[in-house]
Amino acid sequence: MGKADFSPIADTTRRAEIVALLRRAILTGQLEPGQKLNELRISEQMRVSRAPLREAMRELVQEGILTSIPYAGTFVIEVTAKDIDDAYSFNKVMDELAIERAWPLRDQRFFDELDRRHETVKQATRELDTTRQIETALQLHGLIYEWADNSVLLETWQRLTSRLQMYFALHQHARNEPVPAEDVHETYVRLLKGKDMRAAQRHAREHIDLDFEELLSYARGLEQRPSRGA
Amino acid sequence: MGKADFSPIADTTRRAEIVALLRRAILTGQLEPGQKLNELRISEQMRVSRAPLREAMRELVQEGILTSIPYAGTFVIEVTAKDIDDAYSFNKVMDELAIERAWPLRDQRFFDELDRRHETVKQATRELDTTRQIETALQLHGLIYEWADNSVLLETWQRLTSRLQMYFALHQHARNEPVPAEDVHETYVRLLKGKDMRAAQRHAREHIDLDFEELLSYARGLEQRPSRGA
DNA sequence: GACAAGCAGATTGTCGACAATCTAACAAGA
DNA sequence: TCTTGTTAGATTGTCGACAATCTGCTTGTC
Repeated sequence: MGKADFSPIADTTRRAEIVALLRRAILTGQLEPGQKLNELRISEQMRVSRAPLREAMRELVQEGILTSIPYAGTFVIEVTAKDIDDAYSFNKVMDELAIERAWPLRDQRFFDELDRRHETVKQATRELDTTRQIETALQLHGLIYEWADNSVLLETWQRLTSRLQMYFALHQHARNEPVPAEDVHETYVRLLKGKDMRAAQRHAREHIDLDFEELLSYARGLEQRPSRGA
Repeated sequence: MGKADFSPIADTTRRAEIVALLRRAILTGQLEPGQKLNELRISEQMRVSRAPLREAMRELVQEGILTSIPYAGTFVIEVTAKDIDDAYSFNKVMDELAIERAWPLRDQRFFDELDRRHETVKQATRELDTTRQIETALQLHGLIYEWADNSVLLETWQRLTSRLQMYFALHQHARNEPVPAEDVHETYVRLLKGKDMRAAQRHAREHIDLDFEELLSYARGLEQRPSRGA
């Protein structure tokens, strides 16, 4: 028999595409925190009726990047310093767990995929595409979750990822600096290939702390001034 | 000034009520795993149009207790032994984390609330209301998450709770036994009031293991026979 | 001028109908 | 007999219109 190895075909509902569009707009900062999403306006822009748009928005509300108040509207979530703190604090523990679980399951395919994703990050860095740089960096870190062989852990990570990406994008957007040219993930990848699990866990914790401090201080600055909803 | 302490007004959209109804039906086992949800039939039964019903279903899909295949239908998630294993394995680590974070924040209000919830579980046990017994037991365990002062941790727990409740309900439903009369949460509550955090963490881990083994072996049995979708 | 009542205007929530897609049964042909 | 093409029915996805609710302004009264 033939050995064709097909992957599932793409979702072809408007809803799915709307979800992707909205998510992208939020995670890249096109839609700012606190901003209201006007259903009529968006549906006209997308040339879609409100039904699939509203269903898409419901999904993103559950995903945690939108919030909805009945008869008032649906808004991009606000970002407080505490939210960021909570997310990172939680992420640290999860990272340790994921590394622990994935560690004995590492194989050649793992190392290959690790290199591949690392390369993708470097590519995005060279191209100065900050949005994509954030996205690919998170995908690189996501590998240990995919390898940890625990569906709940993976799912939790994926939920968290949305928000982390939003936080980072917000940060990048604000400081508007050129992207760091050096390769900050070099050590991380090397340790994941090595033999010392504790060291890898320690680094994951500290490595994350690095950008975190900066991001957090930025967020604390935001707390002072009022948010501007459109 | 007055000290009135109002709680938020209830959501008054059909959508919210439908979500509650469907969630309840799933978590109590009225809707079985794998079963398909026919939109037209349900909307007629609830005397509601399909629009709010579909929005409600989208929410539950994101909540992780329904799964949707475009143009095919929306189904109650299947429950595999691995799912249960993953959920518990994850839950164990989270419990330790939650206890660690909540520990220094315990105060009189915490202890009072702990007793109150414990009492509620015992009440449900006396009344032989198995569904409510599961629900209240999970609420008892949820207190440490509410006290841990980390929104992401709490949110993750709440998501997980839905599935845990479903798993337990499935189990109870299947063995159809009278509920255990003894108070299995006695030690848990006592340790949370004590001074030895490690002991509390250890117990949480082992205590959960108890029912878990039984649940898991039941689920393994399910794997053999095909699931019946309606 | 301060304040409450009431009236547009805009926006969200819900409905019923139509379009797109899937499923299963049946017929035709190799 | 097995495979393939067709078709009818059921179900999901999408649309445009109506109802319910909120917001801000205006108006009238003190």
